[in-house]
Amino acid sequence: MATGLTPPPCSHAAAKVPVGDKHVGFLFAGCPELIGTPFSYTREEEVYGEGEDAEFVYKVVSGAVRTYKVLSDGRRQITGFHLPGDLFGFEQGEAHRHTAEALSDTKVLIFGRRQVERAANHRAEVACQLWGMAKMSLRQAQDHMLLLGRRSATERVAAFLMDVEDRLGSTGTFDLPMTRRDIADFLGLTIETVSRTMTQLEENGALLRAGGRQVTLRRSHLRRVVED
Amino acid sequence: MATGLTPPPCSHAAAKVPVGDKHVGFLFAGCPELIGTPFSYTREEEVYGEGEDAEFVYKVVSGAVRTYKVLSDGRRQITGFHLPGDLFGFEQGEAHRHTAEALSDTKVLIFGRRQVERAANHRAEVACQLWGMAKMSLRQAQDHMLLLGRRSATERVAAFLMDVEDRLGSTGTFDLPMTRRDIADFLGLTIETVSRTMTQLEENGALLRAGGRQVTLRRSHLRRVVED
DNA sequence: CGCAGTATTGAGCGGTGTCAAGTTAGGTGG
DNA sequence: CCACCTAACTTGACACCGCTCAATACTGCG
Repeated sequence: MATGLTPPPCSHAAAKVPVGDKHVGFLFAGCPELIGTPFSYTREEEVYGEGEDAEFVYKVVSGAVRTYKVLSDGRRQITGFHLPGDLFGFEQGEAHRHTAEALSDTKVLIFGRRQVERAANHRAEVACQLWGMAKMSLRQAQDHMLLLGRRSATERVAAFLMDVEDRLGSTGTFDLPMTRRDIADFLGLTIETVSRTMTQLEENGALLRAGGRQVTLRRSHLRRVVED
Repeated sequence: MATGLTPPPCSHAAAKVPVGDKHVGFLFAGCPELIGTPFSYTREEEVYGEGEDAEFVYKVVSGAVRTYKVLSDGRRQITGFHLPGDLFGFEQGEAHRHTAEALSDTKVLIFGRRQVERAANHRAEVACQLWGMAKMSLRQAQDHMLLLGRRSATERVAAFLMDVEDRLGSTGTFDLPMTRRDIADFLGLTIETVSRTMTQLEENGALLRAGGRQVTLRRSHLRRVVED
């Protein structure tokens, strides 16, 4: 399928990459020339820092990673959480424009950026896959802009919880892989507001909590909160 | 340069597309098989709507376009303004996930999405250019997330004004191509806050205004406002 | 000159942020 | 296994930034 003469349109090819599929060491399916090197990070360890040369790109195998930007006075915006199956570390340009850190002990596959670019230059199909992934990330970013610009704290938290559950593939009860601070810095809120909002959602019967991180979502209630 | 056997890495190729260059009808430099059809829209005219089949992609020749998302209750988030030289209309998937409208009378070049995708499938270089453009858009989106999530109204407006001036290639005095409502919906504010903030910036000597849309920026002052 | 759309200004309110205690959870050593 | 300790989380009181509602002024165009 990978080397067919008439591959499907780029967007289709990218859409077919199954979420969570590990591709046993490959960057994506049907690309055996791009084999990643396994690597591990411990909790809170930096994967790369803003301004560093973008030498590698990464695929999460287990654990979770946050990428963020900071202002000089410490205000932080997390632009994405990267869960198993996700790729991160692609940049427009030579240098990383984010910092990336492991949320918990995390295993990744590392791919040389140069190698990936070389493969993209030689094989249109690879470039199309990468294009599709970038468009996917862009779509997520645009959805998040709507959330940051126009949604209330309650809507943000509710949408976030449903999104994380979806991406973890969880059904029912699960543990949030990030702290309140991380959630707050992703949603453009403070930890206090996140905490209060979750309490309020629990009071409204939209979720159950146990032990800080563990939550059980009542999707029907939460969907009503988010509306649209 | 375009068809060399050892093209530069994708990111380089994309970075070399000069901002504002019209490429005389081409989607981008060195891609003569993708010739756009000129088309015009009048002020406030819809280019495409959310949910519509994504049949074309667009390159702005003159004028300006906004792309946005709306919630069911009317809250709107503009995710981007597209000025001469900019491309828009690429989607991850078959359907548009935004609405696009002309801010003023606008000329564009239209390219068939299928054709573009076919070209990308056949020529790695084309796909790399498209990948690079998507990464560029993603970078802008991520910067905007930081603005929406973590910056004050004053910082947002100041950063916005400098950005528009940069992109218009203006030096000194220029006319904002969009209304206060558009600015507000881009910055995640209300029109009143945008208006008040601009008044305040003028009082602080960070800019001069004339006739509603016309502004003259004092970049040194504005940079101090944004800080980082 | 008049009209309609656009922008500004003002007063008051409310949702989030800030600051400050408490409380809980989870890990470590006795 | 428990006591302790620290980090994470929750809760409360209050302040403030930006929103809402309302009135006024401007601008561009017929």
